[in-house]
Formats: sequence, C-alpha cells, structure tokens
Amino acid sequence: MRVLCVAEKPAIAKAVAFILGGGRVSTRETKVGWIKNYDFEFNFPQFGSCQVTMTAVTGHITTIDFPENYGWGKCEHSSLFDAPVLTKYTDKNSMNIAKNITDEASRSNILMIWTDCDREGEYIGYEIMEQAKKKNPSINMETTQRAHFSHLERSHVIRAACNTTKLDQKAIDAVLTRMELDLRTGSSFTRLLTDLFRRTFRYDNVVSYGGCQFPTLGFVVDRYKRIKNFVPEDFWYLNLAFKKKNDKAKGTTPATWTRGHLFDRFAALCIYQNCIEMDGNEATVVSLDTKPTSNWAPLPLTTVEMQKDCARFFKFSAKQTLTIAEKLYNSGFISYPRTETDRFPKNMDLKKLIQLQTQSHTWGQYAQMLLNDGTKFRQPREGSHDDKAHPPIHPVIFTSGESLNANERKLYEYVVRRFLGCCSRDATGLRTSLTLKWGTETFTTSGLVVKELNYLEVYVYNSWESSKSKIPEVQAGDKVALTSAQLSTGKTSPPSPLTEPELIALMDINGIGTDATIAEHIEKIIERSYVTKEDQGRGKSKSKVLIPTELGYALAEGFSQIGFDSMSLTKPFLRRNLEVKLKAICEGSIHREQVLHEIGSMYREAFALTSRSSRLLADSYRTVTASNA
DNA sequence: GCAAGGTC
Repeated sequence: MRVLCVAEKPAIAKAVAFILGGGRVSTRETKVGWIKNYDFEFNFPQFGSCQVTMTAVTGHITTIDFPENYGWGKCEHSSLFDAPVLTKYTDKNSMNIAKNITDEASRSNILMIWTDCDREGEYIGYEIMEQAKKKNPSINMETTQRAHFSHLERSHVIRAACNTTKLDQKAIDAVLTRMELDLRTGSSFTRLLTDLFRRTFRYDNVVSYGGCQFPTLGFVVDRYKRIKNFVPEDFWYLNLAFKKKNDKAKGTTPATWTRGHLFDRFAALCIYQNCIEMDGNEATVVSLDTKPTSNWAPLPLTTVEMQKDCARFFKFSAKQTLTIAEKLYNSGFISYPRTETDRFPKNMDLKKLIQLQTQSHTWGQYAQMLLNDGTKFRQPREGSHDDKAHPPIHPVIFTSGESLNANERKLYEYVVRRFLGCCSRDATGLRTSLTLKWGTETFTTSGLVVKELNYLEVYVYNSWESSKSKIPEVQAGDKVALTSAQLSTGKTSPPSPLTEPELIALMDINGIGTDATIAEHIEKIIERSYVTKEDQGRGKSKSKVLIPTELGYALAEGFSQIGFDSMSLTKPFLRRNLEVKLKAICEGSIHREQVLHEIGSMYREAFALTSRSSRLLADSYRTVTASNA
C-alpha cells in the first residue's frame, strides 16, 4: 500500500515524517522551493506496512471569485448577491503545489490529511482531496483519512496516525459559508462605496467594506466619539491622612473615602461639616486585617496576548510582532506563533524546554534554579482556550541571540521569560487592609508587603512592589489622629484615545478576525485611510493611538444614519452572529443553505437600503470635511 | 481596483 500524507505547512510535514519514519526518511525536492516530499515506511494498524509520502501545502490552495462577466463595472452591484462563484488557485505557486498533490496521489492508494484540527484546516483538507482525486478515482470523501493531532509530541503523533477518521463535512460547509458571504458582501459594498466616492468627490482610492474591517473601524470611531462628546463634571470627595496617636515618627498614612466621590458639592460639604462636628480630628479604627495575597504567574502564551504585550512593552504593532514571531518560528527558535491555546498539553515535557534555557547568561541561572529546587517549578496554570491545533507559544531551542536583530532578540527573550514565568510559582505577599470611621463616613487604606517574587524574578515586565507608606500598628477600637481631613475637588476626565492593544482586545472579545488576521485588519483600515496612528504622550508613557480620519468617521456616522433595524455594519454584532451560525453548522444544528439564505438576505436588504440612501453617506462626508475646514 | 481565511 502507498499512503500520501499532506500537512497544512511544510514544518509540520517534516516533523511528522521524521516521527513516523523513525528517522529513516528520504527527501525529494518539488517545483515549489519551500515544499519537500518525504518518503518513508510506516506500519499503520488500519492498512499494514505502507510506503508513505508526506508533503504539505501552505494554507489554502484555492479561493473563490466571481466569473469574468461579473467583474467590476460589468454588472449591477446588487447582482453579486446571486452571481455564481467559481473556485480558482490563489496564485501561481498554489497551482504547482496542487500539481504536486495530484501527481503524488496518482501513485498512492490512500490520502491522509494532516492539516490543523480547526475549521479552516478541515476545509484545506477538502481542497487537498479535490486535487488528489483528479488522477485517482478511488480518492473521495469516503476514502480520505483524517489524522487528529494538536501538537508534535511523538506518541501523540503516532496515535494520530493510527486513529484516523473521515473529513468533517459540517466544518467544510461552515467555511464554504463564510467564504461565500464574505465575498458577496465585501465585493458588493466595496464597489458601491468606491463608485459613490469617486462619482461624488473624485476620491480615487478604494473605499472598501469588509465584515471585519468595519467593526474594527467602529471600535476606533466609538472611542473617538466618546472623547469628542465628553463633558467634564466637577466632583467632591473627602480624603484623610492619619497617624497613630502619640507616634513621634514622621510620615502619615492616607486613607480614601469608600463613597469615592459625589457630584453634589452641597451634599459633600454637609457630610464634611457633620464629620468635623462629630469627631473633630480623631478617627476610630474599625478593622485591621492582614491576609496572604498573591500575584499570579502568567498563563501560557497565545498570539493575541503576545501582540498586546509587545505593543505595551516594546511598542511593536500587532503586525510587526507577528512578522518577527514568524521569522523566529521559521528559524526554529520558537513554536508556531498563531495559536489561541492557553494551556499546555498534559504530557508535554516542559522541563526539557527549561533545561535548554539554562545555557543563557541572563536567565540561565533562573532556569537552572527552577529545575534544581523542587519547590520552585510548577505545572503552568491552564487557561480556558484550546484551538485543538497548536500548543501555546514557547521557546523551542536556545539561542544567545547573536544571529538575531534587536527586535527579534527582544521578542525571543519575551517568549522565553514568559515561558519560564508560566512554569514558576505565583508571587506571594501580605495585604493589610485598615478601615477607619470618621463621623458618619468610612475610609480605607491598604498596604502590601511582598514576600516572595517567584515568577517575577524572571518575568521582569510586571512589577509588584511593597507599599511605600506603612500601615501603623493599631487595633480595632483605637483612636487615630488625623493629620489632615480635607474636602477636595476634581474634574472627571475623558477616556483616552484607543491604543492598539485595546483594539486587539476588543476584536478578540467580540470575535472580529482570528489570531492570524487581527493584525491585518488593523493594517487594512490604516491602508484605506479610515484611521491613522498617532503618537501620544512622551518619554516612558509614549504610546501610539488610533484616531479616525474624516473618511473613517464619515463612513461610520453615515452608516449609523442610514439606520438598519437591529444591525449596524460598523458594530461587531453581525460578525459575531455569523460566527454563532458557523458554529451551529459545525454542530449540525443548522444547514449551510439556511445560513446563506438568512444572513444573505439580511445583507441584501442592507445593501438595497444603503444604495437608496447613498446620499446620506455623501452628506456625512461633506459635513465632516466642512466642519474641519 | 473589491472580503477573510490559511501560510512563505
């Protein structure tokens, strides 16, 4: 028997081939430089001893598009909702990748799919099957084998090879649905908007709509509007500072009002005067509690967390972070950088990975200490996300970094420190909370004493320090002397403009884009001139913030004026709804035709309304540009 | 000249 195995990316093909082949693997070149065919023998319990060829694709081989006669300018925009769609190769390389599969499959008895175990992976498996069956009539949905694996630990991979199933038609249907809806809605609205802005304003660039682009823009505009419409309000609050009675030592301890602040000056004044009359410059200790507290070690690293952290710590853009991480992955230094999983597989050998890091001059000692002192290592906390395709991001081999540039070194070091931090115990401390009563009011203050740094010794990006002001040694019932008791005033301040890590978090929570695409959507709305990145603050607190342009603002405002009922194109609701429906397709509770019909007709209506109300969009742009002129 | 999703 001859078996053809196909993975989603070359690195997986290579790793799986060497595991299954037990090291006895011969390598053949293909027409596409980065893809190799690996030949070896393996004894599958299902098929007996087999000649195996393992190869790979690089993601999707094909994409969908409209036929020639539905090109831009050749048809009514609205006809794209019913136009036929055809499948085509994504590019020249994918044609050769497809040919490699067709050729290899023609000489094989069995096709075995080793793509990632997620929705897109299932669909890529289907694409591979479509190429494989071209010259091998025995290959079809029934005969194609599907291996399930989520990481490259040896026994896990062998188990996957021995326990194959069929491809999951439901997951394939879900992806088909997503692709078709994205194509129809994206193309129709993009052509409508672009033509409108060209006609009306001689605006020469593309004005695109995308189910992910618009909600992303919406988040930026939302924040901008909250700032623009912000009206500061005055507030009043009481604050105290106190010391132990007869305490000769210098220094006092501040305490804050449990009511926070009041917006009514008169009420605050009454309370203040009342307290002075009742208790003067003396307050009573209600309680004093000291409890152990801890500062948790980080969770195993996901793509989104890495992007948020690198924006905060190193001021990298999300795109930049992913690009650098890919480079480190392709050089073999870190594991696959696109993952949603924040829990390590149970049987993964973490100590082996820590061992590799003991060579470092900077964190090597810490790594060694984790291994030597049995009380210091701990199995990492488990987050609640598992994409079933990739483990959390972790260092794979040690490098002292001389082959890396400055940014690559920073990211590698971060991945290592994060990993070592994950495998470390939480930091511990003692939190003392003191409650005071002054007149009718209560005030609190708390202090922290850090006991053990643990993970913080290696995860230097977080800080957790003992409080500067000490809590005096008093007991419940004691009277303390107030060194000041003031009625103070302040103003509420506007929210600050959206930063990239905040935007990433919003997209992540609302299901806009994926670990692999969030950064691209942000780049895209910048490229389209819907938003710009601007510097804010200076020195250490310097950061980049996202501000809508006139165009971006006008689009969001215009669309909200059109007033679709129950849905707005610039809100995340629609995309989230689509995700819910796709999941339902995967679970078999709804059919793909029904989702296409339901969501398709929603968009069709929204399109018709937008088409009729396109004057509102134009007016919105005119208003914004005029008011800023 | 259009989308979003994979990956190099």
